[in-house]
Amino acid sequence: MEAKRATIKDVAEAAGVGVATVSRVLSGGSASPRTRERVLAVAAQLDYRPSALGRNLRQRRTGGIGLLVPDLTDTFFGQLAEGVLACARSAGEPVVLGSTGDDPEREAELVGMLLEQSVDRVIAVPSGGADTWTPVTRAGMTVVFAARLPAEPAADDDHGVTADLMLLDGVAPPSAGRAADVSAVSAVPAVLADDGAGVRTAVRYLRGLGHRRIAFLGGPGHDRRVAAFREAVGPPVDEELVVFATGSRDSAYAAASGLFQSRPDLTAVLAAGNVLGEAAVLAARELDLRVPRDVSLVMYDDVPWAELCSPPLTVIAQPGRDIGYRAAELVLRGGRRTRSVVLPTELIVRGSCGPRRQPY
Amino acid sequence: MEAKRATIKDVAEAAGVGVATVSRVLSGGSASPRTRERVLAVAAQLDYRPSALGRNLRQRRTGGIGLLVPDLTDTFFGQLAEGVLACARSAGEPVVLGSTGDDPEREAELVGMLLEQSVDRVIAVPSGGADTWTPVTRAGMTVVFAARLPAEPAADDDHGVTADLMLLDGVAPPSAGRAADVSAVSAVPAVLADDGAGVRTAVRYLRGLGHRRIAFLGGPGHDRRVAAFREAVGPPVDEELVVFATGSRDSAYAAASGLFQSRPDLTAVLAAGNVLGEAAVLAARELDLRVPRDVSLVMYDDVPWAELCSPPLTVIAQPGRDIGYRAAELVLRGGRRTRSVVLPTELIVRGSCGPRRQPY
DNA sequence: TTGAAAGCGCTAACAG
DNA sequence: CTGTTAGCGCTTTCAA
Repeated sequence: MEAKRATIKDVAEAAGVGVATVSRVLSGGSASPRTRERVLAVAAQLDYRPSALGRNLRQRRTGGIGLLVPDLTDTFFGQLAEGVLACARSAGEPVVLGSTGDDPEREAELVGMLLEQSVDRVIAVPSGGADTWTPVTRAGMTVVFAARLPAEPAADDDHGVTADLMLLDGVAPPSAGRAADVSAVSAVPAVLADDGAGVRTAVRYLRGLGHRRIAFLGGPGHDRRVAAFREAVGPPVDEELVVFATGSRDSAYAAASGLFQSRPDLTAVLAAGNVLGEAAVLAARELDLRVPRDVSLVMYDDVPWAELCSPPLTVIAQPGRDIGYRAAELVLRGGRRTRSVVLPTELIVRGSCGPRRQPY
Repeated sequence: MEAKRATIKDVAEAAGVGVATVSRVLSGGSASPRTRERVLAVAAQLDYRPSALGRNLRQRRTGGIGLLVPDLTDTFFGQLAEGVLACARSAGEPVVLGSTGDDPEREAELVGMLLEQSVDRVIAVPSGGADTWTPVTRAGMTVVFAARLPAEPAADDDHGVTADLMLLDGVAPPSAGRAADVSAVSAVPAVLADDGAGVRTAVRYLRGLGHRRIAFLGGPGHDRRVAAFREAVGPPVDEELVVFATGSRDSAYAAASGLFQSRPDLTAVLAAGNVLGEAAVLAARELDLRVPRDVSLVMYDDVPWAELCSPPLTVIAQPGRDIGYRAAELVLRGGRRTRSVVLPTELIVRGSCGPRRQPY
């Protein structure tokens, strides 16, 4: 039964025409009505499907688009992936998926795999920095960053805010006197949420409730968020209140728990991602801290379960699905003329924040 | 800068050897140390990467493995996908992803796309039934089902239980007097959780707490679970207490809400998936039903947020990641000699179930 | 309007 | 041990 798939040659023979004609007919070229009809009939009858392998090889074109995310277990990236998939499907493009685990090395390895597959358009939630991505774009790949930008090498002064403001205009920050490789990466188009505004709004909201000791709980790729946080609360910034986890749930929990224990005087936490928010809720409960009575909590990402918590979590919503969809549009357009896009965030107030109770 | 990638020919020329030699060296064939060294050096220097397109075309082999899931926004499928990805990566195989939205038509379309890409091995959480999948396997694709089996055409009497019991032995049910196409599909290997045992344990647990009016809240692909449920509670089965949603969150919410309203006498609910569990929690809260005081809740899938709810949700845990990983192993082994695998579930008792309070 | 033929990058015979 | 050659399935000149 193992019927091997019909090739264009089979169709040609069965229809009594040349392979070129079949190719033309199937790609909408010119052909006499009679021939066209016959070819179409035979093709359908044989259940013929042109091989993408053959076609791509011949046209030295890519097959499909690559998608690199840190972790599909994180609902936000699931949403993002759904967006990409939706757009790709309507464009008839296959999507090759890779999960980086926020590990730059693994990311690089996956990029290599995509290259090997002749996938030369990729949407990435980047883990690696310029050193990973500059070579990639230089190798001729069309890349679009989603939800994040590659980490910039630490700078002396804080440029984070500047970059953020410029991005608000829908333009990637120019390579203002930076190293060449950094400029190459910042020329890559990206689809981002307006992290700066989101964080600022959240911090302002918390301050409005009287909070002064606000902690930031971040993870990989949250540097734009932490930069905005620093700007919004400081200076001076209480550096002990800014902690980072590595991306795993364990690490997030450890960071949250450590934070609460080392600084019992904090009254509010901004968790920079839903996995971190999860950890914060868990750690708070474990330490018998009541939300929002003892500690107020704002979480980045409006995942479905945010509403299920008690109290329901106040969140900064970012449009994961849209980010993915737009990124796919950009990468499919492909031209150099694509500019970055910044999508709005929204503070959704639910029940996890309250007025400061503790006196300082 | 748009350097096109080096081909095997480039390497051959630069190394002063024939293309065949390069091919051999790179695929570990025999070659003199001197030649091998030079080829390797040149290849590295040119950053040569063999094109999977060329190779696959030549070997009329597949490129990678396909993965079809209903919805990446559902954490369980995210876990499953991570498992597949992990295995595929260690095997060096790319994964082409498709999201079916639990729509058999879309699923069929995606299968067609995979076929076109010459992806002839696929892992699917199936939405369509035998009519979708029989042609696929007959077309020579190696498919492994994950987490679900294709829906069987409704039978007069209830065979669900039988099938389930046989699967417990690690064997797909034989085509005992069924239509030919059904038998073709049941010959396909699958990696499943032991849904029957999971549901039975949960029902037994609820009954032990005194519950008699237990509802089942299901979605697409939960027919094995509902069959086990029917067996565990009945007969007679109160059919009004068995409701199904279509897969969207809205539909799940509507189903849950409708259930609670139409049957205020129910005292416990078994949600057959995490999206349904989410809906049940939401609907209960909306209707001012307290969990577990007014209604006890058991949810299928141990997603991270289950612990965050108040009270934390009692769940039937199934190993999503393992299911994906094992499925990938099976599909990579590929031989006909692969048998189905059933992984254990575990009832994790947390706080969402209590003794029946209401008198009947 | 159509067909023949030349490859795309690669591997597998088959000679040397 | 190594090079030459013949395609894999397809598109695309180039003639007819």
